[in-house]
Amino acid sequence: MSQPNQDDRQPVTKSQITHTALDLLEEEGIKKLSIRKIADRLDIKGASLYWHFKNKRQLMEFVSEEICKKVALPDPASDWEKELVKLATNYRHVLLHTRDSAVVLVETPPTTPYRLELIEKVSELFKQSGMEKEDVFSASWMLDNYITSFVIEEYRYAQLSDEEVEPHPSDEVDLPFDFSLPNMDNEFQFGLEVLMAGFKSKIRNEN
Amino acid sequence: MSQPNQDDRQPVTKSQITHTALDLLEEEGIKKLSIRKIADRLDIKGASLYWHFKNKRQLMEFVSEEICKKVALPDPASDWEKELVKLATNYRHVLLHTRDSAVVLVETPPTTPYRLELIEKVSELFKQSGMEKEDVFSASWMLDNYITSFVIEEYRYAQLSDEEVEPHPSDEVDLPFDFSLPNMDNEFQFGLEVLMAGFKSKIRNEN
DNA sequence: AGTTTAACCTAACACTGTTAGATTAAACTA
DNA sequence: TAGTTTAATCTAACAGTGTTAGGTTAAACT
Repeated sequence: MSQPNQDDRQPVTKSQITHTALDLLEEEGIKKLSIRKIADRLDIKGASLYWHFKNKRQLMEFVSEEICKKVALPDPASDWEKELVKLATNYRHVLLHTRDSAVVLVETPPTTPYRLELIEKVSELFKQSGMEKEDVFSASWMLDNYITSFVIEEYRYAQLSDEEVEPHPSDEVDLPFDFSLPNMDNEFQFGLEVLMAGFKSKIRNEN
Repeated sequence: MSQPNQDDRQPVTKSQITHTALDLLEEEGIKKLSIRKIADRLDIKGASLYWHFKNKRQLMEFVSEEICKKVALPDPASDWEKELVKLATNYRHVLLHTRDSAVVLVETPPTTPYRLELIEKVSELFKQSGMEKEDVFSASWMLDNYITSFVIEEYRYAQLSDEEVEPHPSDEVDLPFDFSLPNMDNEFQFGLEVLMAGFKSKIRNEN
């Protein structure tokens, strides 16, 4: 009714497309996020998006960048351990807030500026800890990996409660612990503590 | 030429379909693994697979089981730490051997018997370590998560060397370390050591 | 006034997972 | 042996998917 009539509208921007994709991701999840649906919401046709992005993957790289921008950069002057724990917690909350964002991040290589800056800042914290130079990359990578893969599993767990999961028909194995939903905050905390303790052991031991 | 003629052939089995899917996965990767291609190789039509499996996801659960069967069960009588390290190393090699198998595992919930047994055996090792009962699940989950997500990233790294990865056009960030291919064996070893050190710290501290 | 180019369009290609309903042949049952 | 059931496959179609080629429009530049 009160939308812009027919042909008097502005051309869409990369940024608009990216944010529309992000909205749609939030609303319907990654499996239902298609080029045509993104275009629909922008009142253009799917093929037109290929003028702005060379393919869907590239669009998703921009979406990843937008997700990462919500993660606050750590303070390199503050205590490295506290700062890493704070960052990890914040990172997880950001990923939890936008549906399937962790999957998007994993499927997309870190090539965009803010995302790279985040990596840089994390590794600076590790440097500050006195860790061996060649271990800094490994540790940064490992921490990033822990967070994203944790949140992906966290989402999967939430979905498992919805769908009924029928156990395998043939020989049953009784589970070594109850599979009823664990407290994810505690799980994350446990893993984080394990990692930090492990990192600290690396600082002392080598050399 | 010497294939069975027209209609004198045996009905296919779940196991045949599963192994065909596994072969195809190995040859072309997960993105090109489609119901129709699996059926093609079995000389039947795609729709027929839906008599054997209720959907693709269920078929992939069987494929996951087959992959996991290649991982040797640990010896619960042996030293828990050595046994966990051995299992992790073996696990990784199995995942590396079959293309994209780590992705299949992550996309598929552990419902099949051997896979569950593997989880059980791992958590028995953690129990043997003297770890708190409620941490055994967390630790087992974390270790499994580390291995699969590591191999997924390992594959991505390998692919990045093939495709040329153009850096983002706008403001460049100079990388905090050289992005040239790290030695993945070393990376994995580093992470494993961090994890084991972290786990051991959990045993002492929480008493 | 003529040309270029940014930004869209339509139409199509070659796929995808999945379902409904028909068909064949072998196995049971009367 | 005749009739029925059921396992295993088929064809045809639906409703999507990412992507490309090539045409159109309107604004900007020469």
